[in-house]
Amino acid sequence: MTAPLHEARPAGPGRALPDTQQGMRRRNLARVLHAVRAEGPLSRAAVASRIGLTRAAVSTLVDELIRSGLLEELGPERPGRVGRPGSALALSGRGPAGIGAEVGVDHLAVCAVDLRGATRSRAIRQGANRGRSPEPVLAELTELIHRVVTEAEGEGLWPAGLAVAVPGLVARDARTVVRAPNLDWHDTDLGGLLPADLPLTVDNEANFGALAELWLGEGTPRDFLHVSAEIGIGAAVVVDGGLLRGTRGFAGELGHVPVQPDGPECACGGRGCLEQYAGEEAVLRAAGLEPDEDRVGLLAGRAAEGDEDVRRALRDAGTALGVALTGAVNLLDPESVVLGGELSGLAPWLLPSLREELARRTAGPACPVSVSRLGPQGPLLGAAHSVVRAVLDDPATVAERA
Amino acid sequence: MTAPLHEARPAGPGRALPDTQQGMRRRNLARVLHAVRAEGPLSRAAVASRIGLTRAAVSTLVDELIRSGLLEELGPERPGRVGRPGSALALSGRGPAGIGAEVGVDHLAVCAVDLRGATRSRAIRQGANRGRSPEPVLAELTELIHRVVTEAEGEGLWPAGLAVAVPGLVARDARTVVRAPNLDWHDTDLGGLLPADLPLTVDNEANFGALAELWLGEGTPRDFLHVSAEIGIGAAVVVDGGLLRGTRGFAGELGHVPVQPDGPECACGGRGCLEQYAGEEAVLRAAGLEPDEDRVGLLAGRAAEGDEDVRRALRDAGTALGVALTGAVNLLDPESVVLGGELSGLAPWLLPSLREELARRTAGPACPVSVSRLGPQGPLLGAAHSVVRAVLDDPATVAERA
DNA sequence: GCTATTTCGTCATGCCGATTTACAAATTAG
DNA sequence: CTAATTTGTAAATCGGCATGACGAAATAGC
Repeated sequence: MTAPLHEARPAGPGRALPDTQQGMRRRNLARVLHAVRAEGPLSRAAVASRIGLTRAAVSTLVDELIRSGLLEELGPERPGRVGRPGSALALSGRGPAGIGAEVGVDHLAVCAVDLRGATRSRAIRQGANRGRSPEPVLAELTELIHRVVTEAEGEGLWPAGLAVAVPGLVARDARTVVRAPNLDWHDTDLGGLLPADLPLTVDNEANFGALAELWLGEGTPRDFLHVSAEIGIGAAVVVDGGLLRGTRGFAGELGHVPVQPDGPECACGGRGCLEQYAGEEAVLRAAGLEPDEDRVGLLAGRAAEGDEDVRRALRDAGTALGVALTGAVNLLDPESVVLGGELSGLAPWLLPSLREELARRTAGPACPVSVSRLGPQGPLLGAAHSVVRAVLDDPATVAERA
Repeated sequence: MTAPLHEARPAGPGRALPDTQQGMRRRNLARVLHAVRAEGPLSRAAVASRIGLTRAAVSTLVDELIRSGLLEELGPERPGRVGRPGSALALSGRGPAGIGAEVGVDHLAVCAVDLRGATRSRAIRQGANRGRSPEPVLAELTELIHRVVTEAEGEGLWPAGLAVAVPGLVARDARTVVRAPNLDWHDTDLGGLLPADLPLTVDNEANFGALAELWLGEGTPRDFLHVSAEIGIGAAVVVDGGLLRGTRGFAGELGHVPVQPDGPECACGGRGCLEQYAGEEAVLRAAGLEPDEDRVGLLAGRAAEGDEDVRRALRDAGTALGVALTGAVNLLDPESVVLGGELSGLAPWLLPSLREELARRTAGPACPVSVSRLGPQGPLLGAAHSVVRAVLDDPATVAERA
């Protein structure tokens, strides 16, 4: 559980387990849980037919999962058909919980999600974190975590792990923040600064946002591109239901894709990177506004009021995004592109020009672009759910504790 | 075996097998073969320690593989250490063979590769295929295939499958050529036009080239970007040892990544696509040359002679490639970029400006760019080896035949 | 209402595959 | 020449799923 929860190729339940009989057992435990998760309350017989095992085998698997506190027996199903009614099984609402946390530029947030995917407890603290050193910020976060964990425990849950979303690049060890420009953190190992009694995973907030979209979005495909923006512009590439992380964990740096090879210089060393046309600062400047606390809110407000300068700036940003996404779509052939995170609030003014640019540059039908329903909540939910998924993917690891 | 051999997520041996005891057995057979393939002749005990099974279990697996004709017993190892020497096992040189075929713009080629990876037979026919209809071309190809198969059979091999590399987009059914502009083929199902007694897989020659690089290149990582060019410019994205194909199978269209958003119009509908700066036709035009039969040879020849116009054209093409690759590298964070196919012949004149552009636009160390050793042979070898890999990945499917 | 039918969950049994344990064979170390 | 080490195989055991049979709980038909 200390290992990264979702590698580039997680795919099915517990794919990394050894090919031995115990490994098979563990994979089948996971398959039972996933079947119940995906298709609501299910009888043993129904599970058996979905996952291709016999009723007898499923019976023993279910027994073990009930003993571990991961499954619950809801009692006999209401019979509509002929035959003895089955006994409905559901994921437990009193078992392990995933603790998700988010370090935002101007807020901290924590939540607890149970196996069923329901959020059972949450805590938020507003307050600017830009430039503060990691220690006090994470001390505050730890306090919120304790509060949420205590509340969850009051409801019969126990914390199975902690996942933290940060606005920056995270090394593949899933503990070290390589750089988070908005916080001004560099090469910070969060391991020692957070509760040590919980298995910890740290990841980029764009990645967690994409996972939330994958797991919670309606009709989200298994191959898509998730674009989000804070100050930088990040994308997460989801391939066959798993995140593509890249060798160093730096995949998805859409913000530094060149859109005008001889455009203005960028801090990355290049010229004409997307960030200089569609990044928050660039858009504010183009709209003739000063940087402000709640920049996205400001832009959305002005655009809604009909401010032509702001609308033009957002249209131009959408066009630049369209150019960069054309490249990405050509390279990856995703099923769709989803705008998430803070970007989703500005979508009404970005989307038309973005779609137009993408369609213009595509032969045949253009890749559909949609807006995340989750919006700014994505990263926090994705973090909490990643812990839950890890449990569902290998229930054996937590079974002993319960 | 009719299914595509290498899905986006093939990864380890036979990952798609069911989680039942038979599936486990099949996966373990594959693991034995892969261990022997990767580490030369190995004793049963050595295999056991590599793959984490007991000697007894490996013994029964090896027995089965020897009976199937996939493994051979080489006899006792020369003892250097204390203890009874093991009996060396090697992949059979007289078992199944992978038949690879290539439809090029001006040649046809076929080869047979045995389990050990050795090419055991080959046939080539020069001759322009541009504009010829599929039937006569594939009739010729079929004749070459029969010749190669016959020769391979003479050496005790039997054909396990046929993989065909074509210069164009192939649908995910791995049989239909959606469009091959250089041949002027559109929506052609190759299924009926090739020997029906062999399981068939058709794929883009860039994809097969990338797989060849992955399997045969020295020190090739499991995450890289393979760039190749015929008339168009294609890239294959390899993630964790598997090809990323995209939803429709169209991933890797590097040629239509925008590098100058308001550059000249492209046939794809966009403007300033890479193909207009680094495509073969564009480079020839920029160098003031006429299209010719062997275009790459022509360019390489002139550049070697010191023709300044040609060298400048290639330098500029390298720069454009550098811009497009900057975007791709930022998005995917691959471990390296490999120039393959016909491009490798022009590499000496493309690389300097390409590397310079990539480094200039990258903060920190730039992604290393190398040149394929396989060059134009990649696609054919990749095709043949893909059949061999399919056998190694699930030996049970062919065991019955042998 | 009564019986036949259908489906569910479980048990006893059997099979398959890997592990464990034991042992003979083949080599080196002393 | 003996002890130690390693290999390969055979016999017994164990874990895990499949098979087949059975009681339980519902519907369908009379």
